[in-house]
Amino acid sequence: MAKKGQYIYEYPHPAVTADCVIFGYDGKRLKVLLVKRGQEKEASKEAYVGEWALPGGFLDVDRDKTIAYTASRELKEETGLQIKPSEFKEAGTFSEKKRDPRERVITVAHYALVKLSDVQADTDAENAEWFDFSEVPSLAFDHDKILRVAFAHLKRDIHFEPVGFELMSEVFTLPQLQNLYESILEVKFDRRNFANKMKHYGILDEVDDGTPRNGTRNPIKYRFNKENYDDLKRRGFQLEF
Amino acid sequence: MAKKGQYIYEYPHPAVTADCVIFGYDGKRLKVLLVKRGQEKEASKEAYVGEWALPGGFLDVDRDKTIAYTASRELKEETGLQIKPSEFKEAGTFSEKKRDPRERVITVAHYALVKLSDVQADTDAENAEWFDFSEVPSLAFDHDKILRVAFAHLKRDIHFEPVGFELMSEVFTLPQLQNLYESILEVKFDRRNFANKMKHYGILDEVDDGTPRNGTRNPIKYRFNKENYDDLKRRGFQLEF
DNA sequence: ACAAAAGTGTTAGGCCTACACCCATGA
DNA sequence: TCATGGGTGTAGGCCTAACACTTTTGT
Repeated sequence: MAKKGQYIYEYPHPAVTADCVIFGYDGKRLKVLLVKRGQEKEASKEAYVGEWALPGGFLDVDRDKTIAYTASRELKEETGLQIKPSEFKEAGTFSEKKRDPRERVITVAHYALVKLSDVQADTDAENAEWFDFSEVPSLAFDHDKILRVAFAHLKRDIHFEPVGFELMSEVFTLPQLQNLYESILEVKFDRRNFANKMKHYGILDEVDDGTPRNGTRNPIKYRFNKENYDDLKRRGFQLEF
Repeated sequence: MAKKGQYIYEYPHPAVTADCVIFGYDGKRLKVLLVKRGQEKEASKEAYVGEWALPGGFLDVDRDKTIAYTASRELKEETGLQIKPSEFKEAGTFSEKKRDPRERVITVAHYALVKLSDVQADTDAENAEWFDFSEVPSLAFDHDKILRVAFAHLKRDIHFEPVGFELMSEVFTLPQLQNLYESILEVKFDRRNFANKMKHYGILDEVDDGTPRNGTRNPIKYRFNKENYDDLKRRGFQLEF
């Protein structure tokens, strides 16, 4: 963080923050990472103490190359989770005058998708907690709104991008993948049609992990085929659901 | 604009601007509205004098309710064009450290679509000029990049939204509409297929303006049917092209 | 033994694509 | 008269959507 002192401008300037909506998926439910406010040492952050909020914090004007760096840095500081600036997408800017009671603060909402299986251990359980998306409590500031907007972005992205790649664990089952799509799009699909379509795209490789394919109970495991996916994407395609 | 004076903060704050990408369509080509820099009276805006740029300017911390208000206000000031804050969409935040040589300036890129026929008269020709999208000169700051990103958003929006509604003049012909889609999506369509599909959606009403439908030369005129479109949208649909 | 989870294939209908000819106007 | 622009319909193929039964395991 920049040194505390006296910074003087000819015109008023707003403070700028980055907030992070981190989506994960545990094979059953869509999750979001939240932090409890008030644990920070910095005295300037005394608003909404004790409430749940999105991870995030102030742009360091001298050090953060872009606002995405702010998002990355603050996420790491507050939750222990490391996400590269380039892995964030923007969900929009929130700039209502009174959204922060202390001063005019404009926030740039970022979102990212992580494999919960990879990161759960990294997450600093002290301050941070994964919530079911459908059971998120009321949040500090206008973070409820930010969360809704980020989710809407996710819902739109899924038509164009392999959202599964980023959210599913390395190896997964078709029912899990279907459940993820259903969670995000808030609809139900026919099991057979979903399987047909997914297999048709040619982006799933069957994984033989030795567990007996005894009859039909316990699902076949798959892995994404990144090459085929990239191929498809280059030729311009759209996941139809 | 806020009064000039001394504004003191404990930590450095960036300046925040809104920039506007205004798309129009003249029935033949996609257009963008640009301003020539250096005409402003404000001394603080001395960078890139004489170059073309996107309209835009600084957030007025005390008066602008949201950053979209900044976009609306600055657009009006610089080009005479009046667009409501709610009619802007965001294309992203641009925050590279050196994107403005004067100080750290973060800009929120906004874009909007206008009926060129409606607004051409309003546009203040002194400072502002409509350019063919394909012939935009090199722009000040990182505005080239902002323009590309805004266009990419437009290209994506067109799959979900009646971009035509906003860009076409009240009454238009099918070839004009097709040309618009081709300009934005950068592809060519079969004339018959395009017409079939559009008519199928039921969002076009034929307009009988009295000009004789003599044989086939001079095209049939249409108008969008907003009710049918809203209906479709409510039920959730996707324009397939 | 019953409920829950998962695997599998076919058919009908709708949508997309490709394609050719005619007419009128303006040069 | 020739080039240009615009209007129009159909057939084949592909993709989508709808649909039922069997197996296994856990309770």
